[in-house]
Amino acid sequence: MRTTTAPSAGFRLTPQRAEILRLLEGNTSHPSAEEIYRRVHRKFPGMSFATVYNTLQSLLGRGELLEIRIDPKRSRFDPFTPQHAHLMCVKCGAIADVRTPAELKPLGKPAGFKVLSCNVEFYGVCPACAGKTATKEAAKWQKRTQKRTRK
Amino acid sequence: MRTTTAPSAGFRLTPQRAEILRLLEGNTSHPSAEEIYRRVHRKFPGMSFATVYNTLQSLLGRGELLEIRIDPKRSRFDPFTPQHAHLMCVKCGAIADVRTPAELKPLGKPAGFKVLSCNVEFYGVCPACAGKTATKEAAKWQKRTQKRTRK
DNA sequence: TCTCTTGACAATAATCATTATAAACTGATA
DNA sequence: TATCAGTTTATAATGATTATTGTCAAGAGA
Repeated sequence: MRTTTAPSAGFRLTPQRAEILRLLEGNTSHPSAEEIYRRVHRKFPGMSFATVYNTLQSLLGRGELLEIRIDPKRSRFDPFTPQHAHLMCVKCGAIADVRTPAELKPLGKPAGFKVLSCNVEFYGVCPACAGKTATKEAAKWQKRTQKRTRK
Repeated sequence: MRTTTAPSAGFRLTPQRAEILRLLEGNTSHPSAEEIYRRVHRKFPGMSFATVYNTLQSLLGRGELLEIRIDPKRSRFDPFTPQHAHLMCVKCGAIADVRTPAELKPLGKPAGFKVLSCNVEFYGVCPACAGKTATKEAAKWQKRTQKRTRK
């Protein structure tokens, strides 16, 4: 996910897809398929769920999108594709991007097992959900998480 | 999961449950609910799927079992409860226990976000699935993974 | 232009893991 | 014996995702 201009080559940029791409562009809220559907559906009321899943599949296949499964309930999607970890609030489901100290290697790995990739997921409670106290941090966090742009 | 003798206190050790516990005891294969059902069902043909899920829920609630979601298709269960990471073969679905160098802390975490837990998952290809070459390691790995006991 | 091919679309239907519901059962205890 | 919590089976429901089908539009040749 870097561009809204046609990726071409077997990928036809239809109006529906353009809208999905626009929604995803720089989006840090890690939306689920359902959230994407809801938002795009407002502009294209005729659009079906299948179109969302198809488009997401296309993007995943082209490496322009990450599917993250930190949320036990459903897949969430992240247009920010460089390797990074995630942190999810177990109360409201908000997900933030985080990093890990260094590249991880498994210890005690069986000989001959070739490691291809690694997922790191943190769970916790975001400021907004930690009682009604930390109101200032909470607001900042919510804005950063529930909203769109990542510069 | 440390014992087959009654955990008591709101946990009734019925024959079905005893059988599930016996199957889980020291099991390193990280079985899914369906696998547990299949195996236990051989001994108790009348047993329903709900009983498996109920029992697993009980054990999870008592902290005697871990639910791991490294497998995108279904939950897998691990009676080895101390903190550790997992490594899954993307081809055959086998899962091994591994460790990570040190305790992880997220970098770039939003202020005020309290971290509660962490999951680390590795994906790769096990020796048995990496071509038909590494036969010796493969056999060892398969025995270690597909079979039961952890001493 | 005409036709062919290739995605894409909407509309369903199908799958599949998991959860929920309801009713019957069991054993311990009052 | 009556009660009661916890368990069980049977069954239905949920909910995310995938598959299927028929239609359509755009570009590539002929």
